[in-house]
Amino acid sequence: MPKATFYNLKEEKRQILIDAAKQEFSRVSLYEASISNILKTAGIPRGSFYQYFEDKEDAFFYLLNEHAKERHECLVSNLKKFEGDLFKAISEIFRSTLEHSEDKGQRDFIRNVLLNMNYKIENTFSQYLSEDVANERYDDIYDLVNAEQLNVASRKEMFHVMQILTAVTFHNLIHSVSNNLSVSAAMKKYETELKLLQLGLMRSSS
Amino acid sequence: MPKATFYNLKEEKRQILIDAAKQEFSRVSLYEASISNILKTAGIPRGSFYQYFEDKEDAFFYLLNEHAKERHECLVSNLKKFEGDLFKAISEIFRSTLEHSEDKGQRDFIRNVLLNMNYKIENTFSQYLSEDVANERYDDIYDLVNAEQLNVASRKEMFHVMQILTAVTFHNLIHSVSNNLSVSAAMKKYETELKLLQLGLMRSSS
DNA sequence: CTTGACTTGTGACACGGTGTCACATATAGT
DNA sequence: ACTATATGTGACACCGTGTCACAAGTCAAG
Repeated sequence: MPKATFYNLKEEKRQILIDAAKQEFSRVSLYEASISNILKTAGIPRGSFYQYFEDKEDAFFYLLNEHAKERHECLVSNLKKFEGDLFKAISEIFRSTLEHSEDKGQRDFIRNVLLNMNYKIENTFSQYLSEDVANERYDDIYDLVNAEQLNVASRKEMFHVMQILTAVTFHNLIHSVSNNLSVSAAMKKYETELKLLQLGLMRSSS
Repeated sequence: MPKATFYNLKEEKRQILIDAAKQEFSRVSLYEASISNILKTAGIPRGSFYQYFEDKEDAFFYLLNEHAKERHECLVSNLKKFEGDLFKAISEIFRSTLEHSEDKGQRDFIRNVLLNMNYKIENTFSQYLSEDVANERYDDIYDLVNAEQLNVASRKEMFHVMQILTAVTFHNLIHSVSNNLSVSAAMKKYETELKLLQLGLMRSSS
């Protein structure tokens, strides 16, 4: 987490830092990124950076978390919009993430995040879906989902549904970006797989 | 890919290098690993390393690919053993990977690989399952799978089944390792989700 | 206003890792 | 023995990191 000094910064200066960091993390992945470049872009001395952040990761995960919050809001509002239809809501999130990742500016940041996704990064996104934490946002989602629609008997089972959807959704996002699929090609693949998920991978014994 | 000089090396010396590299990549992730440590352990001079490998990544992916080959053989033999039952076969792979990752030596390498899994690493594992490549191994798998069992009409659709299973399996592996689940707890979660996948996430309209 | 306590800014520096290169050494064919 | 080709070697230049001692601000109490 950023240090207190970071939050004490004047709005304007903080934004300059954020922009500089985002620019560097858009250029390359977290591991290739260099603090030196952020300093150069932001025009601040080396020591200052370490007043605000623990290290490179700290800055990166700050940015990522801000992003994840927005995505979470997006999911909540989609669930409302589609009256609890989890599949429609998540499919919209998928599309908007892909489209989002075509905007200049945002684009390369999300690309780099997806291409270097690991469990720590994924957790930053899906932390609001984990069951154990005393997590208000967890309830946000679960209350909104129309559970009637789902093949689950309990709240606990719904957790597994979320896990599966998370896994497949991220997998598709990453696949789309790393193979430069067009938005429509990506959607087609994703929706095919969602359909399979809904109906089941196994042939119903008839 | 390692350079020709690496393959020309005497068996014994090559093994020393491999062991040293594996040791370093077991200590920390690819990005934290240092070539210097490998040199020290293997007792070779700096210049030599660059005779054999392009860089750190090159050595890492060489090791990983060797590992992936073994896993692939394992999947093939499981498919034969279970007479084409994809779910049983993949579930066995899951278990053996987890158990494998309890052995001393292998253990930390696999742990680090899983904890730092990204699309490039995942592709190293699942390259044999991709549909487009002119890939004998692709056929290996697909011919062995009992498609009758599956809710697919074509070979093309089976690709999506594999994609989903890959996504969910890796997701569970990573989750198990990062949360230090016991093998049995991990199996329980994984099999619950496999069951859900088989039957479908959606309640059959009755 | 000034003194002192605390917070924030600064950049030179030591450290450690990387990849290269000129040179040394080995190997094999003639 | 001679030459060509492959391999071994480690000093070196380069770059990024995180720290630290010191400078500069801020602010409240006397």
